[in-house]
Amino acid sequence: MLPTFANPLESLDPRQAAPSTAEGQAAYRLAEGDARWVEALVDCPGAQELYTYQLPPGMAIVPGDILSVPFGGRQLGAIAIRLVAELPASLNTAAIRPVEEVVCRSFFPAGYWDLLQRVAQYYCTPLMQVVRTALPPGLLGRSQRRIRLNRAALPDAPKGFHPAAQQLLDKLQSQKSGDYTWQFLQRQVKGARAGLQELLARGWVESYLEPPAPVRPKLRQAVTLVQPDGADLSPRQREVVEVLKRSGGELWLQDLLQRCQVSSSVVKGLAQKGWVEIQPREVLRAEAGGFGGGVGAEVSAEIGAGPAELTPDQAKALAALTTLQQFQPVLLHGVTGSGKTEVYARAIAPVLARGQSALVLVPEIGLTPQLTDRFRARFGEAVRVYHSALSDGERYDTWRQMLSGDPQIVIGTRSAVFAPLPHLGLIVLDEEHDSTFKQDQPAPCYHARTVAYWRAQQANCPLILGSATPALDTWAARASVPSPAALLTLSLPQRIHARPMPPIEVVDMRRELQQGNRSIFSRSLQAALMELRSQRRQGILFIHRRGHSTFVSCRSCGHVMTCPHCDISLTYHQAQAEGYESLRCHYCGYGQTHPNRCPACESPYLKHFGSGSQRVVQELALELPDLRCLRFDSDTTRAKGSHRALLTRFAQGEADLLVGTQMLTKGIDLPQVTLVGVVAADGLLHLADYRASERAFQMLLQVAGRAGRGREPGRVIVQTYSPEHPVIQAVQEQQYEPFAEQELAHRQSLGYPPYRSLVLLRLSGLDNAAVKHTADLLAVQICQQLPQIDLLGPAPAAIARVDNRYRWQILLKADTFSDAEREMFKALRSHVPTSVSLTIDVDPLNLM
DNA sequence: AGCACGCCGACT
DNA sequence: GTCGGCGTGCTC
Repeated sequence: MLPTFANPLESLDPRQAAPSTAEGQAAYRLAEGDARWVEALVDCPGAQELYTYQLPPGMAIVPGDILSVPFGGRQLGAIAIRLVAELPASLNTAAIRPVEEVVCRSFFPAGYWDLLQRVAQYYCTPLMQVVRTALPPGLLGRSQRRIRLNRAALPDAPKGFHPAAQQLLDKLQSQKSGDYTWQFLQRQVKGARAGLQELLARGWVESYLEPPAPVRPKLRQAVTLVQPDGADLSPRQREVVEVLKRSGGELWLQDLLQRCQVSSSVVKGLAQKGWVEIQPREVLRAEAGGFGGGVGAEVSAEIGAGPAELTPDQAKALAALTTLQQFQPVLLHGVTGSGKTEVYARAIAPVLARGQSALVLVPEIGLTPQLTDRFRARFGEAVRVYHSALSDGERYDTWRQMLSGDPQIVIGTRSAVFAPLPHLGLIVLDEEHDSTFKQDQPAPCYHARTVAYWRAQQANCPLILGSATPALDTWAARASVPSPAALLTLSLPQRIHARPMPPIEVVDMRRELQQGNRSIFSRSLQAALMELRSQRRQGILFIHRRGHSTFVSCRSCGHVMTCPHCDISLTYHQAQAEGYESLRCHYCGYGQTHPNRCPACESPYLKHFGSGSQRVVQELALELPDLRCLRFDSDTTRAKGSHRALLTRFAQGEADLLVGTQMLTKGIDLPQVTLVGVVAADGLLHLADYRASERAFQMLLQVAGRAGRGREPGRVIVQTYSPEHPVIQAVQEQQYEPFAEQELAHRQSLGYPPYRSLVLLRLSGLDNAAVKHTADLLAVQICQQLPQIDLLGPAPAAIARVDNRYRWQILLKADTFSDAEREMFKALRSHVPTSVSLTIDVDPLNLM
């Protein structure tokens, strides 16, 4: 079943969509003169097809405009898709309601819809869902029903007959404005509907619709000089004209008045005589602070050093990159510390000079302040940051700014791949192996790397994928023979300043135990940690888990403390100050106090196992009391900006050791770090996932890469109970290629990506039987309709219950999935009852 | 998503 | 008998 529209916005061109002159408007009206209706995509789940609305006389609408339309009892955001002169026979004119208003015009660059369409198609998602992830939030506003007290009609001591009516009254009266959203009241009061009916009947309250308040441009009066000089001007007027001329012929009215110390009547007079024009113009709100603190310079001493001389490898890579003017995917495979960022920056400079823009995608903005700082220092105002932490208004403005077409660099996370840059000259995906580029929570489950590939193709520009440890999918796509669209590989095998890679020492922890060392730190690591202090150097300690220990179990009966809402063991935490012990679920956030006795057998011997970051810090305090530690994990960096604060404190020498989890692997450049320790590599190695080896290898090599980036050489100590594991061997040798080849061969033999494709159907719901039943039903449907697809399952998910929702999944495997097959997956939704939710994850990375 | 209509169990 | 529970369906 194909969508009802083949290519909704073929003609979407901002120049056409935004006729700025009267002639443009006229030409447009002429072309679309017969259109009396507009078909729109309405922002409402369950209503994915197009809806037809009446075009009110005098309202000019162009495909791509954002509209506000009546839908049922409310007003919703919608996107104009096409104008029609004829009404489909199935609709009668009387039933058609008019468009409420045009909220926003020309919001998309040319070709943008093809991209969204492609994403929707490939990821089996309704187009509207993709639009929602791409657009700045709040733009597709919806009206809200609100209830307000009618104080004038209210008796002195109002008594409702209905208990719910009474409760509603109490709620409303408790607030000064006596006004709540209906949604809120419904959640607060049970039987709210009946209660409301009574109150409405008595006239004590009224129900009203608050129209959607979309983010709108901020307008200011701008004054433009039309005629630069002339006679018959008053002295004041002449002064104003002079100031304008000196400022390039344009100023904000407010600024102009202040500079000339005149009243607006002077400028108005000039406008009347036709010397200047006063027009309302959009002013783009400046991005909120937080990046201008200059902290980065402290974090990395090398930023301030100015454009460094390129290494021969960097120069070679750059030379290759600058010759590319067309679509070309490139893998920049550079070891940690080889200066990939410098190559990006130099590749971007000519793009800007040509008047084009560049898009730089990073895994997490908060974790890469250094890249942002560096680009800011180099390119100044042309750098724009686009990510989810911006306020709606800022996102809207940044969006507008991008549409302006001015050459700029947009640095952003996953969703910035949808940044509407009209003249894209280059896309960079830094740390391309990072799995945060894949969205797996709400649909569309897109991978920014895949979408970036399409965008680059469409913009006919190069795409640079940078990594020290490329994703195996990327590695497998390398071209043995160069061809226009095949992946070109450029490598940086050396660190900058010819700094050596740190040697990696693997410590067999079984041996340590045999030799009587029962500490979680090997003697080698202990010695290295002790040296840090005496040699005034810094180290990083990597732990796989946050919290204190991985799980708590009873020594007497073996009972394991588990989350009551999820099938997962609870993690032990200890609040440092009070020594308050708690157990927390890392999936749903559930927390409880640590029981004194085993809930199963009453034994007092409840013990925690494994070592989380919290426990490691405690152990360190016991064993090496002189060492100053900072904990860096999602427990300690939850607050906004605390990543940066912690890193700054560390960089300023407040601590000798940074103890942390995954976050430490992501592009932190701390030149003074000489030692990297991995407490237990084993937690990474034994995950039940076809990508476990790849992930473990990448993570270990990335942390190892944090050592020895400065003048002092580094060293890495990896502790493990399975030193013979192939991943550990490969990490020790620090050779990406042999590992990749071996792992790819393995994948090929098992029929896993990138050799075959996967689609994961994730089902969940409160009623286990209903979820399982639905899963079985879908499996049967697929087997019957698409027998050529390999189907695994249905099976309970690795964690069968999260937040009280039971989870089942079906894994589909095929060489490739056709468009027809994808449509069929989409259609499966009709077999899913409302009590069960289905997520279609195309190319899943997380099979848990 | 809301807000309809429409069908079954505990009250006057 | 009715009120009020919430399960299914539609919104141009």
